[in-house]
Amino acid sequence: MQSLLTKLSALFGDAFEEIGIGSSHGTVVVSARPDLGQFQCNGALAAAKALKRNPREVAEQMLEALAEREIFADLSLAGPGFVNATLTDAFIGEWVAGMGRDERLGCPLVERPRNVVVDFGGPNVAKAMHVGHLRSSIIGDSLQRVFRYRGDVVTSDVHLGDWGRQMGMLIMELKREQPGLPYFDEAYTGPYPTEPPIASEDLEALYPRANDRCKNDPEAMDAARVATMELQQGRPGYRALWRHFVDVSSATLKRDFESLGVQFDLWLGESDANPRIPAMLERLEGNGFIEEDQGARVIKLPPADGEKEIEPLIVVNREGGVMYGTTDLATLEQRVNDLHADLVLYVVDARQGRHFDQVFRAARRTGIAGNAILEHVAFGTMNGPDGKPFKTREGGVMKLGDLISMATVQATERMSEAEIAKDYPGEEQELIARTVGIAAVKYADLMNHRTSDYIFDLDKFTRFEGRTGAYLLYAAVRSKSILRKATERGFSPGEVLAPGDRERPLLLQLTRLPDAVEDVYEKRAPSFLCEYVYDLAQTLSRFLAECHILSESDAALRASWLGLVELCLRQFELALDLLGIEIPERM
RNA sequence: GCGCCCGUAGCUCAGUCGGAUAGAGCAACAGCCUUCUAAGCUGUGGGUCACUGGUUCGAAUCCAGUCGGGCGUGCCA
Repeated sequence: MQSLLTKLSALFGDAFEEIGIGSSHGTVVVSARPDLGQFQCNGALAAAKALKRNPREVAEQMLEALAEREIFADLSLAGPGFVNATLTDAFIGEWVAGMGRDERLGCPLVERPRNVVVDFGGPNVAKAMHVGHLRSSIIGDSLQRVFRYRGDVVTSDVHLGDWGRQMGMLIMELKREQPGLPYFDEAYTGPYPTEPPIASEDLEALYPRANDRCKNDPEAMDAARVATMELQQGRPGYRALWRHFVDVSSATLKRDFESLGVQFDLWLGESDANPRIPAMLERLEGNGFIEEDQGARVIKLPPADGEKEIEPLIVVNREGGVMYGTTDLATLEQRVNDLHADLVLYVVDARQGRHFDQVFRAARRTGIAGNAILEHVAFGTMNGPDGKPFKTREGGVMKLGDLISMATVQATERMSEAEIAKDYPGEEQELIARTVGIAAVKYADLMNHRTSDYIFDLDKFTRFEGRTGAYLLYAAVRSKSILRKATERGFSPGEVLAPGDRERPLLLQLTRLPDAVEDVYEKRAPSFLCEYVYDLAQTLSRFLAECHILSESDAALRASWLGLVELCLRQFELALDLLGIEIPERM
């Protein structure tokens, strides 16, 4: 099944084609002037401009050539050449009923599935996952769900930051604090302990100390750099210690991702590309792509058509260590060769734009990218209520786990104020509060267009009025509740009938889901689905305020209304699932 | 210096490959619970779309410049 707008656009496109004008002018959109029609087509204006003709004449001709006129209750020309269209209620009813019969609710699959890799630019080992990692997790997760739903073959990779200089910094810091450990003894030949020398919380505390020291002490930084290089080249003690760091850290990260409901197909890291690096560098050297520049080995990036000048990508630094760009190239090589990636999405902070520009150009120039399309799915910064990068009241970064607890606490408070769910068992209340809290945080993040910075204001997100996650869950849960009560009374949902004035807005709203999913897919921006699902919730709430379903005596009408509610619920379930948001049974 | 992003209602933001009267949430004000969850619904007020010029039948949207803000700028990731 195709979307209604696609169908209408094709219809108008054919009419333009019929009169010798490109079908692309047939694009139909939801009307900006609902008083004049439900849909509009502005193609005649653009076409007339290109052809230097009178737009009204073009529009008139096009309308004469239009097929399937019987589905329109009104077709009219307005202003300089706008075409306004209103569908018959019979057609709208039949269309929505058709969506209901479709398992996919009218959302088409892609024609040619692609192999898509989603790179989450994962959190760094040894750093607790904090609110700054929310965006890539939440946006990337929604994107992987949407791409999969459209029929692509998706491989998501958390892609841990487990290989950079921070590892060398940690190794040296631990050496300073516990020099007696065997990992630092080059003469040590025995097996290394299986138990990690450091617990997760200690590791998290170690990193800031290491970071501070290296920032203020160039010698410490040099030592870290050397240690990093030695780690990369395989020094056994460092490798063993590094393994502990990764394992200890991963356990915490896995727990955090699980509580967010985010899953990955691959739990790889930068280190996994390491084995491929020597051969890759050798080949690139052999092909003449690598040059010496101020002691480093670099790939120069001469601008192609329309590109700006950009600095070369450093692949080997003057200590002989590899950089994260090198790692990215090797990782990409693996994704292209082994996963046959057609499209690679890097869901990473916008501030790394220049880095990806360099890596992508290097990958294309050297042929590593093959035919794969590389995209930096950039997102903006999350700021605190003061407009500056988000910090806790104490000035530190807030851990993800603490954030979820706070959201849960606020949800609990709000529920008790409103006397919501007060008769439910305590356990269920807790579960609802947690679900609502996480939904509040996720929706607040996803509803902003990904490229814009946004202000993280937990009080606002958990206020639960207006455009919030809780409002959506509330609407979804209400529809569940109505359907449940209907069943108790022996009523069941029936075929959706042609709408009257009360139902029409809801039916028209329901037709738009496939376009919202398509927008998310094409623009890699979940905010379009957020907007859709909010509009649906609001339209449904209005409908429910006007039409009292269970007290309706006309059985056919009641069944149709229940059919509508059921379809709304299925749309909520699909849309919220694609956003990674869970719906409670009741609340 | 150079590069990227941004400036829309009191606040937070949509809308930007040109289209009709610039939208939403919050906040403010006025209504609606003996009926399926009032975390809801209805209504009112609120705008030099940073500024200046240009292209166009038509500009928040495109182009040039100005002002203001954020971010990034070779050996971290």
